[in-house]
Amino acid sequence: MPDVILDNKVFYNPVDFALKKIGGTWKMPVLWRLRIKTMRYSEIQEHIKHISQKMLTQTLKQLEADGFIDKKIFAEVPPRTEYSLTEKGRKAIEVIDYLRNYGLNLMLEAGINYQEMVEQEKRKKI
Amino acid sequence: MPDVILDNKVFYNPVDFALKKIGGTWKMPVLWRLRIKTMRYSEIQEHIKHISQKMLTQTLKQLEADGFIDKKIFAEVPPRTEYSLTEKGRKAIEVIDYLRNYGLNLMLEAGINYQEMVEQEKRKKI
DNA sequence: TCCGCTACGAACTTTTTGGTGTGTAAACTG
DNA sequence: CAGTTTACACACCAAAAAGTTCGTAGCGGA
Repeated sequence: MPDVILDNKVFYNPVDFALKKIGGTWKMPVLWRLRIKTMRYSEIQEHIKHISQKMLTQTLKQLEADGFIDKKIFAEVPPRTEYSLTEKGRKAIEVIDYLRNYGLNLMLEAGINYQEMVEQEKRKKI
Repeated sequence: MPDVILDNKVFYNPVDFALKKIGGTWKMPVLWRLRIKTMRYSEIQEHIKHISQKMLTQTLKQLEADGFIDKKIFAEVPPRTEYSLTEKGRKAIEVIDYLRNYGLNLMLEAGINYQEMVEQEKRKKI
């Protein structure tokens, strides 16, 4: 299997390539929120707990550069930007959904009922 | 979305969980070779160029601990061990195959014909 | 006029991941 | 009886990824 070099990065295989694009800790979580609706920066930040500003900014920038999301800047004060999925981004959602289901199965095998945990979180807030 | 802690590790979401199990640079390449047949340590090493002994050993150990592969040790000298997929490992192959196809599509969009490159590599060796 | 608001940028530190280089058991070979 | 072979372990090192802290533009409101 040959190595592929693009943008000064080495890719060992197609999976590696895919995960350099949508992998890492934050890209999928961000894409996943945007699957429902367009969101502004601060809105995404509220939805994804733990994410730091730096990571969110970096993630959004890369996803935009790679064509997964669109960015709309409103020339207002205080500033406002809105992010939405592109067609490419919507395709990525299918992959994330697939991986998510696999992950849920693995978690069940390990005795973790994730979806039940999500339900409990919701009830706490009410 | 709640955090899950297992084996002293924090998982933010199901995808994260799945990729902690079969992600990283080498786990999928190793599983992918084993999809065809049982292989011994040195055989895997020859198939996956670039992989170091440490990484191969570590990868195999984790995959075994997580139940993706079986290890058979032959009490011989020099030592011989054989690795094969478990049922869980075979399920992972489906996921890898899915991700692989997605990666191939992304590469095509980026103007890289990976499969053609693989063909060329083969011809070189003949 | 001073403050707050939003969406960042830059510098720095920590954590995680991967790589290198060396050592070892133990039987067989010449 | 020294050399070879295989599948590792261990100690150390480099690079990549992520996290923390601080700073900033510029308008509207008190």
